[in-house]
Amino acid sequence: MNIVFKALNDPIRREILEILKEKDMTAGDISDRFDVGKPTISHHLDLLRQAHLVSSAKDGQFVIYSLNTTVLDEIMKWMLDLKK
Amino acid sequence: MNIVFKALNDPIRREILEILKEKDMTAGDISDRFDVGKPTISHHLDLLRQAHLVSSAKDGQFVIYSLNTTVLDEIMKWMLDLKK
DNA sequence: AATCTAATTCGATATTTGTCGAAATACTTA
DNA sequence: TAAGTATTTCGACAAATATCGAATTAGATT
Repeated sequence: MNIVFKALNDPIRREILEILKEKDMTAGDISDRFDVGKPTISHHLDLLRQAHLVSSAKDGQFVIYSLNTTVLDEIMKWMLDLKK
Repeated sequence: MNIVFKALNDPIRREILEILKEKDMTAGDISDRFDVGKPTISHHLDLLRQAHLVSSAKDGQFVIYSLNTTVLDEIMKWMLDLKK
């Protein structure tokens, strides 16, 4: 759970998730949406993947990233329990 | 929202929330539950308060902290929207 | 094979963060 | 008022983090 909170604790990473909600995208297309360099976005994507918030699939020379929201269930469960 | 994710991104701070779920507690009593120094816990409590995840009330020489879960609604809403 | 494009890894750096002990503040009690 | 208790603030430091440009890897195209 630690790594999920860590992954969510960055505005760029959260925005990446919002972008991926609309459609799967390549690393380059994601990078184009931000004002930071590609290596930085690559690093953010790596953290999101470690947290299982995104998955990646190679397609030729591209890498396509997809949103994965199942880990959010655990987080929401924790939050709901706090409200009980 | 940024500051809430930041506040939640620490195991000690999350455990403080879980402890406060059971009952309101003084800073000292909270501190006794952890292996880090009082100044450190005071700092964690300050971050939690900045995020409005806890509130504090002075009672004589004590400061009593209480859990406040309303800000979690916003977070959960954001997560649910990501799942739609 | 040589070149081009996409993406990641590497090495470095500035900033943020968690932690501590000591000092300061606020309140209580003898 | 002096001493004791609770809590926070201060100053410092080590570790973690976000970022960058350059180099590298992998695949496509000519």
